[in-house]
Amino acid sequence: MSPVDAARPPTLEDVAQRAGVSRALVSIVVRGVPGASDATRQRVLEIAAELGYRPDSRARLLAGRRSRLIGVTLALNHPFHADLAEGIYAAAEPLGYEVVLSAVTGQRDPRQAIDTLLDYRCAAAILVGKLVREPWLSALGERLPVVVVGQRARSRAVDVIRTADAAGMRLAVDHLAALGHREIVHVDGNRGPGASDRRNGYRRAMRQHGLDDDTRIVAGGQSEEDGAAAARTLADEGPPSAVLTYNDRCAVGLLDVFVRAGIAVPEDTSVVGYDDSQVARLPYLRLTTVSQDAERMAALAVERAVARLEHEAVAQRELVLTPHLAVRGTTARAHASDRATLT
Amino acid sequence: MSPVDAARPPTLEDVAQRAGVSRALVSIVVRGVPGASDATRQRVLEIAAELGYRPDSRARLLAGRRSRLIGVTLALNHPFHADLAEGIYAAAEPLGYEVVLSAVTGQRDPRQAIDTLLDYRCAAAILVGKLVREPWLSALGERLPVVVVGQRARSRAVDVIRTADAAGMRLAVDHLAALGHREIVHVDGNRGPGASDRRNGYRRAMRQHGLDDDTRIVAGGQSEEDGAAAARTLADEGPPSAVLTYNDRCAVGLLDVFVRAGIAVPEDTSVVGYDDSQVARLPYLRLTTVSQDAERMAALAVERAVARLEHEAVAQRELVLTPHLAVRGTTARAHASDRATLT
DNA sequence: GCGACCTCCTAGAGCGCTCTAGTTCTGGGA
DNA sequence: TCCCAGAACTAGAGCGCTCTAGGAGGTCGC
Repeated sequence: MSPVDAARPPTLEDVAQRAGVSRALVSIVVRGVPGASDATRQRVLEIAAELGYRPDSRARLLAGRRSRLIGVTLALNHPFHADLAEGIYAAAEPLGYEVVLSAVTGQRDPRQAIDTLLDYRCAAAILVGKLVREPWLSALGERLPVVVVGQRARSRAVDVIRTADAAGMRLAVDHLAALGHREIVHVDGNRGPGASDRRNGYRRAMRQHGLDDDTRIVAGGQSEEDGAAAARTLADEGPPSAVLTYNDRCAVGLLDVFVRAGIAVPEDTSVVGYDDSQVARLPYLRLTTVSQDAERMAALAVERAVARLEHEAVAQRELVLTPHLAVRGTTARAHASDRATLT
Repeated sequence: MSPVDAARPPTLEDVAQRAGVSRALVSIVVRGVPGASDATRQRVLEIAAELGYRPDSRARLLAGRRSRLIGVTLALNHPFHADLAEGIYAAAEPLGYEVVLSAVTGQRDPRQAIDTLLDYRCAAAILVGKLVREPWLSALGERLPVVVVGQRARSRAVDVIRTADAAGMRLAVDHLAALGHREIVHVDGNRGPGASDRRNGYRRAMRQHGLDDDTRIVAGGQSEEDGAAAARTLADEGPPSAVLTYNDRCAVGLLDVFVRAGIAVPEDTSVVGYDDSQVARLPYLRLTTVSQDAERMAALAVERAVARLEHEAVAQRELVLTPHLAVRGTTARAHASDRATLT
């Protein structure tokens, strides 16, 4: 062994030799599966710790019949995705699954992100955010268990964990209407995940409140700048009584422009976001928002992926959670001029 | 083969059989190394494409003498980290290295993040953001090439790619002083990466401008909320002529509170951030900021890691880049009341 | 006293690749 | 004619693990 090799991390073999047992036994012990006496178990564990043994993921993944690896695609600049990732890590570990992240960025499209996961021979994939297009998504779903989080997916080959977006919008509109707002504008998410559901939910909720004539959708998008752009339009023509945005990032941009334009929130205009991501909870923002409960969605996504892997029966392809409203500081009673007759 | 196994992805063996050549030859072809005729090369490539063959990363990593995997630790809610990650992906691919991300979150400390990378037997690690504590950092550096990005690291066992933070602060102070500002406050980064360098750089720059008496440091931190908290303090006592924050996130929180408090930026107060992350470039913010050039830092980090892996000589352990100032919309001439005699 | 059946443990194949050490097959040069 | 260099290709070991099949040794029932 050259001095370089000397630094080679210890292997099962090393532990086995030192303990005077077979490799297989050590494997049994470190995996924590039955088949070893308590005495041996303890002794092997001690020696492993002493040598600083850590199983080689590559080898483990390669050798195992079923790989215990869950791949996740996500965007890195999206607070809601960060929340989901944290939840996925937390949920996967206790079940004995590893997690590998693959980022979708401006230069790295969803296909590349997924291909990377496939190259690791992930047992299952959880897709957050931007999805791969249709022929591919179904093909992917045929190959391995796929869970799409946070949006609908037409493909019958994949599972979906999402929030009832229409219901979420309804909660928001109910809340605003109860505060006396009539002129409630929706800054939409264009073609973003769930955007059309939210748009439709908004329309329906407005109708149910008899606010058809006040229904108004302004083009938005997924980023702060999209919210800001919409805000400029709205500010120019005199702000509406309330605004409901596609997501929190959008609300942040909108808020900023409003405040600069001298439009006080919530005094002049109420604003409601969507996602309840970390930013919404920032004490200086205190954004009222529709909460998606990222932690729960993450846990369910992992649970579902694992269920598929372990061939458990799965009742329904799609799991739709009920959102709730996190009422914070950006909504207040409407001005008398806009106040509706409360129903 | 059961129907489930039938879906098993094609292996080298499959391609080899179909092409009527040996596994080794296919390996040579797909790796693009010399040792096959052009005719065979093309034929094998065609068959591989036809079968949808993709090399198994696990096996490839396991079998190769040197693993071609670069591990990266980062935070998911940090726009600057997202920029770095994007740059790392972009730089690693052309060099034939794979990248695996490991997130540091509230529940997942840097040690866990690094352990995961180690379990994959990464050939090298690039550490962004929160670092592991000292005995471990050096130990890690002994095991494999480690590049710390964006902050100093005392350990002699690791490489460092960072920006001259003191110089960055100097640029910012120079810029503000040239605009006539005297009362320039620094909202610091507490114990964040590079925070003390920036603090010291600020102090020195102020002194050099003869502004010792105007030197003032307000406790801050790394997040928007930290900036917001500092802003509340400052707003209460009447805002200073200019504020220089630890990073962009901090500036964002500060700006928000300022604007709400009726403090116009840049009319009443100028604000300078640090990092030049995605948020700084948002058209509605147009934050003047010290630019760290994430793309270049990322490229250098990868380059350095690869150099170490390939045993190339490395001139110096630490590579310190010169920052530049991205002047945007949050800085302007000082009010007459604060204006200094221009030097 | 013998098979049945535990529990604890081991041998060895195999996961899909890379890499070293060949072997075979050309085509020149003497 | 023979030899040899170089190009093209192959055999087979080995990376560090998991897992199946099976062995050793003890206990129990009849």
